[in-house]
Amino acid sequence: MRTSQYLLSTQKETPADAEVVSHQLMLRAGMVRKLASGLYTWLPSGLRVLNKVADIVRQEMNKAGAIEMLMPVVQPADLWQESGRWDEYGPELLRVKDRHNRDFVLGPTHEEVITSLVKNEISSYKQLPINLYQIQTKFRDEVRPRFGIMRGREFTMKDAYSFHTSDESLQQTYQGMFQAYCNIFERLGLEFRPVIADSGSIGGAVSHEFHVLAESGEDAIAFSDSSDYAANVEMAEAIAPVTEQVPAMSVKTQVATPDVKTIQQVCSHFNITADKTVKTIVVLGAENEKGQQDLVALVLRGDHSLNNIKAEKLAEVYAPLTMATDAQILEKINCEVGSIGPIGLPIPIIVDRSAAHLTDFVCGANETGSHLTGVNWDKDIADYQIADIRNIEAGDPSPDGQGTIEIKRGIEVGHIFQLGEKYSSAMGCGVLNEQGKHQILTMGCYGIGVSRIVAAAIEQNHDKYGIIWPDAIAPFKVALIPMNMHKSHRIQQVAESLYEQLVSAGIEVLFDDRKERPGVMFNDMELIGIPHTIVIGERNLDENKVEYKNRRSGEKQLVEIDNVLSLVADC
RNA sequence: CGGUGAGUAGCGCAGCUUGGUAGCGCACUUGGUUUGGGUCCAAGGGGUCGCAGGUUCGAAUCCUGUCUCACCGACCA
Repeated sequence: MRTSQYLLSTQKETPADAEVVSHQLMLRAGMVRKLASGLYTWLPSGLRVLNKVADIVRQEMNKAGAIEMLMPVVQPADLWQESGRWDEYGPELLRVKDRHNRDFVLGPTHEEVITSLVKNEISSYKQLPINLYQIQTKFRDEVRPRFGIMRGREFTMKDAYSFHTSDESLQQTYQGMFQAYCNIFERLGLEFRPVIADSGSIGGAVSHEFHVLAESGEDAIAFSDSSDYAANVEMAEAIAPVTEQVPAMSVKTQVATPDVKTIQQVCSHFNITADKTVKTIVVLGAENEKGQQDLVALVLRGDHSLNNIKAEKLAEVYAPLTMATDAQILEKINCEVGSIGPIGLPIPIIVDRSAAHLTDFVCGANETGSHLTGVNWDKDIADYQIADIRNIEAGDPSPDGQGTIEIKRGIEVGHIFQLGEKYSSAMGCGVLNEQGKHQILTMGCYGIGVSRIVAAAIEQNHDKYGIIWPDAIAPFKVALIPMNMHKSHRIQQVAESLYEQLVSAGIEVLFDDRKERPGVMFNDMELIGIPHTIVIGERNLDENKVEYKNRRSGEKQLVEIDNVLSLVADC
């Protein structure tokens, strides 16, 4: 490809609304342009990268025995009503009507369509297991699209769905996908980690996320420093402290604490650290048979934070997690927020494992402007239960018993689930089994954010000059930069000849044949992130040499013209 | 959904307080100059100042409404 005949669209200045590096560089390098919030046009060089990522995904999926197909973006509402997600899915599901006033949705995912297809097409256990996938545009009307391609509303996703007559078969395919995902991210040249995840609203039991590690990641991941353990902090189990419980020494004492409301204030008032205090959070309880809601108290150590997802899963707690209002608290407990504590509460009390490990701690007295010191479980509070309701933190013991937890940030680029029968039973998707009986199928589902991978790769691979593509997904492998070609026939000849050689060797080369100054060309090629550069200049031509430069290492070397092709081909 | 801020040329911005019909840098066009890391000089083209309404002799500027976009928040006892 010649730059003079290409749409480079590079820019010097960063558009003001680009926040993260990948977004800035994708705009500057001319990969994408924004059309509206969360909607982007892929320009030629961006599309090249996107297609490369998709190709690698496709190859590895095929290798793992999955079969490619393609489903519509627009889906009829009745499928979604059948699965129940028409009501479950919130405003993130974009609903549209056609000219006959029939309801449709823009597919944020394709469980309904595939399940309905398999229900009709597959009728015998002999046809199973089967794993079908597509690489398709998805639409999710995100609350807050941001970070450019990273969290757009329209995006490219690879989604695969497997169908089985037994859990063993599902396990097997799930393992196969787990391995295929590792292969994919390996080939893409990204630093990644599979982590244990929450299965979220899609449902199902077992689930892993694949994260590309990057500072700007939206998810926090808990790692063990001495084992393979890795889990999303949403999920990571916070185990009870492994240290011996300190024997209780004190007797509870009520202390007047006007204007002491936060844990910070409690600490400075009593001159203690937050891990000697307890905070009591009041949330709405689950509805009883009559549909009435009581309140529930969640007790955490002062320095810990509540994990909403864990709390929501408790039978006693209303989901989604909802904080009680000040008025509700005043009515039920007769005390202001800021002085609540577990002693004498008229509502169920759930205590985090770490908080339950404390002795002689400080907490609110359930009397406005008053706290208690020297409080101890069992002695002072009889009726409570213990659960894991906090976020794991750096320095905590790893839940697998090996090592200590470290927290890093990651970008979720893949997610695999064992779905079970959620969709197949709702939609009656089954086959006749060996006994000739109708059997509902069990499902797995496996997603990869193809477009997000492009952004994630940049987050992980860039410097102050621009993008540094891993070879596997670079838009071009080689940049050919002639110096002042318009003034030198010799340079033009060598450049044209090298270009031709590279092209016929099947190497993707971007030949910068613009009448530009060298600095402009260098800067553009570095911004775009082409891994290998060949510079042709008068100086070196006298010795029949050209310069090779590696984008990542910055290493330069002079190479005989005749050796350039093999050097680049071997990279 | 809540909070904050912003919409002026393709991009980055000034002008608005104190109303008088729009400017700078980059990019673009032409000519010259320069040529191993974003040359320099000159001459050009390009904007219904987000949209609608109002005040006024006169509105980018003041008022009202509306749309769009961005950032922050949705962890607090």
